[in-house]
Amino acid sequence: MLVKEIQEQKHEDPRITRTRGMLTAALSELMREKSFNAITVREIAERATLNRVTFYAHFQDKFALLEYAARQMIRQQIEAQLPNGAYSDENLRRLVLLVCNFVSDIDQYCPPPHGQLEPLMEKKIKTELYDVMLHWLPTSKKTSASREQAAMMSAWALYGAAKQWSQDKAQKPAEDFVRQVVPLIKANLQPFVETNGGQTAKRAHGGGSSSGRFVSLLRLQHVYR
Amino acid sequence: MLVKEIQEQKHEDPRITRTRGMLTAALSELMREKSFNAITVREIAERATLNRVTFYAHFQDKFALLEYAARQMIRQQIEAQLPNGAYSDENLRRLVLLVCNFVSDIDQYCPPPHGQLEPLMEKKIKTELYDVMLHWLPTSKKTSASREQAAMMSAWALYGAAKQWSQDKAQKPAEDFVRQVVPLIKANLQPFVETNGGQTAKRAHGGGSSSGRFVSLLRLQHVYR
DNA sequence: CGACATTTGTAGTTTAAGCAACGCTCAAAG
DNA sequence: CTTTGAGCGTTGCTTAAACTACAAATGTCG
Repeated sequence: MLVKEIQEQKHEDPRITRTRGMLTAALSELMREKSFNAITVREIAERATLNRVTFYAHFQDKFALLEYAARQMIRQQIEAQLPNGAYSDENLRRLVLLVCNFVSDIDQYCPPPHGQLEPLMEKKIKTELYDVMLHWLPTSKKTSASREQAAMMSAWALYGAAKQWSQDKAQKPAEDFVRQVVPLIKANLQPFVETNGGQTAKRAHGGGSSSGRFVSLLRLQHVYR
Repeated sequence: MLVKEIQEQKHEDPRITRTRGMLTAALSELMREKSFNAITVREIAERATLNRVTFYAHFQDKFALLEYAARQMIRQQIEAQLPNGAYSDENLRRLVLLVCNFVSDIDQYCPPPHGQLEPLMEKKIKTELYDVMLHWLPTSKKTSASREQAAMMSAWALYGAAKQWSQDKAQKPAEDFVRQVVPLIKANLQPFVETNGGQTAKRAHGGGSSSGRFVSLLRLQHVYR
């Protein structure tokens, strides 16, 4: 039976969580080795030590998995890097850096051709960014109509900037780029958000560059611990 | 039903392989964090994202798991480090080094008290060493009676040496120690084995020290790939 | 000592994952 | 052109793993 449709909300059974985690991990491994187009369902299942049929019990096809995987990866990164959901200058800085690394990793490590890959990833990333930023903006102030718009604009702007930076050959250090972009994004959020100067947070443990991005997903199953 | 007893030989179902792999991985993770005594079955199962009941479907208790895990770890190391099963001076050298690192890791990283841990590990290691060395010795030459004896003596000697080296405070570099021990072991095997001077093998990819020993088990499930 | 919490094993039932096998499409090789 | 093979998507049946729940053992503290 179609497991997915029945539950959809509650991931009750740990087997489901685990299986999806392994599929995501397998896909991200493979995406470093070959073009997404060239990856088959059989390969994914094999790499995940799962039966091919099990794959279809969870996802319609490899694109559905990619969507799911992308969302998980982004969320996992966001959750790991941003100490709390609230806005702070520091969190904005981290978010920009995170997106930069993410986009850059895709460009660097995923062998072309990126047929449907790029637009799909782009959409997912922007969706998540929108979500985060919407949470940053309080409902109370101003006309609540433009709240969504501000979040949307900021999300697109951020992604666009990161994309451009990633493709730029003369890539300046990410840190520099971030310092340059943050104020521009902040301008979009300005009217809504209290400009608390950053809460002198301690270093995020994840640290510098894009280190364990995909690989980190292998541990994703442990969330329910 | 008792899965284990029915199969015992053929690990047909990948779920079995995977589950045991995850349990081993979980145990080796935990053994770095706390004393083996202090580890509970519940913890192991949780860390492995498995139900506690599933644990008991595979192992009687945590000691049974430890035995299984130890064997797997050692075999995995041996298989990874020794290019082929046959004897060569180079393989002997690697085997000694391997045992040194293994024993040393246990002493270093596994928090005491080592109640039943040490003798159990010792037994398992020696058993595997005996197996390897027995394969090295041809059946044909001399009286085949003493073949087993030679293997046994060599295994014990090797383990003893490694253990002593590991506990020695003024630990000399492993490489030096290996060079010192190899001839002594070789003397035991001498009568049986052709002294081929080492086949100028390329570096083992595993490389230097005890790097990914326990952690490497996380990938153990992929064997059947 | 007794009360309380945790761990340990062991049922019975439900559910997800494995497997073999099928028909389908499509593209490369004969 | 036909044949072969690879991948896709689906089906029915089997089996391993999840869940609930319980009884016994083992701590652990006042």
